[in-house]
Amino acid sequence: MTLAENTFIGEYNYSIDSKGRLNVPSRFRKSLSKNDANTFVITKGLDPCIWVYPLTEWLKIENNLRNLSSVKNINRTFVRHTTRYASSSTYDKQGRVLLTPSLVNYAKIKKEVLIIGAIRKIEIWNPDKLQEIDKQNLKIEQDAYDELADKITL
Amino acid sequence: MTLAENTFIGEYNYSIDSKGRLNVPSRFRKSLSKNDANTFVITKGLDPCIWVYPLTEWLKIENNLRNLSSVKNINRTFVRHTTRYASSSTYDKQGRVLLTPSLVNYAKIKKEVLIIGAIRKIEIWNPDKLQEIDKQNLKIEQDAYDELADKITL
DNA sequence: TAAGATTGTGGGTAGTTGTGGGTAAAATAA
DNA sequence: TTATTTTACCCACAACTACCCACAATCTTA
Repeated sequence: MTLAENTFIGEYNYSIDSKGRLNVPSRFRKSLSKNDANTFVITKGLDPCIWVYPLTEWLKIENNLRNLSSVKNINRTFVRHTTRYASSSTYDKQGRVLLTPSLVNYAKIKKEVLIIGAIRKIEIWNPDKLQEIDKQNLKIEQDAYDELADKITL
Repeated sequence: MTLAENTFIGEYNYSIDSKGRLNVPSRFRKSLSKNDANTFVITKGLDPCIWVYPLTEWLKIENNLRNLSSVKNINRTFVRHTTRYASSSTYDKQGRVLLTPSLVNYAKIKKEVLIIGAIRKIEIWNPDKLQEIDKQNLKIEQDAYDELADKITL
């Protein structure tokens, strides 16, 4: 099976070890391009989860940020918010990346995690948290969901 | 490690020692180009924080300033404010730079600092001060923020 | 089916990193 | 010049990180 490069789908139940390391599913690692140099950029998600980008995907974001002039106040705020929680991590010989305690804490992750492929990035969730958030969202945003249906053909 | 040179992301809780020295995170030092010669230019931020540029990035700024005509009043003010607080500092064998008391005072920094990678530069904050400023900014400019977030695909 | 390779998880260890402080060289002031 | 302050280099050490080896469970392949 061959998917496009740096494209992630599927979900995996993995666990974080005592040193804060998380194995990146083998399928995901294989999908990386050569330019990614076995490196991910790990950061805070907009939901209470952790986002993991392949390096080259992150570099696209960096380039957008680089062109925002710091003379504008809102640009400074935006750049700061986007970068401060991010850190790059090359996975070890076993295929694991290191998660920082602050991100683990933000996502309310204990030991068991749900790893989800979200096309351009990977999401790491506390399974219980995701279920909770999912319920809320569908209840609140049914209208917006219907609107999306017009744009995307399933 | 991020592949692009002179690009900074992530945040670090460090402290200033009794001699006014601040360790530059190892990751940031590694990201410097050879031309930077272990040298940073340290100056006042537009927010109440300290900005730290790699030497080569600062030289680009100098070039931009060079092209601002001194006929316009706002240009003179801008150039003056950007340059008067700047000074270069090579880090010592332990990777520390010396912060001047006037800058430390400007940023209301005591001992604990938050070091933030903001792509082209490094920001040094009093953690409490940042939290305060952050709240203000988002309250005032939420719309502008959302607009930016819409343009840059995360 | 059986052998081999791959994968997720655990843990030991050597090297790196952040921080503190002593001391000599350099800069500044008297 | 001499005296005083400032700066940079050196050593030290605890905490952290990256690398290595190990092993059981699963998947692949002949």
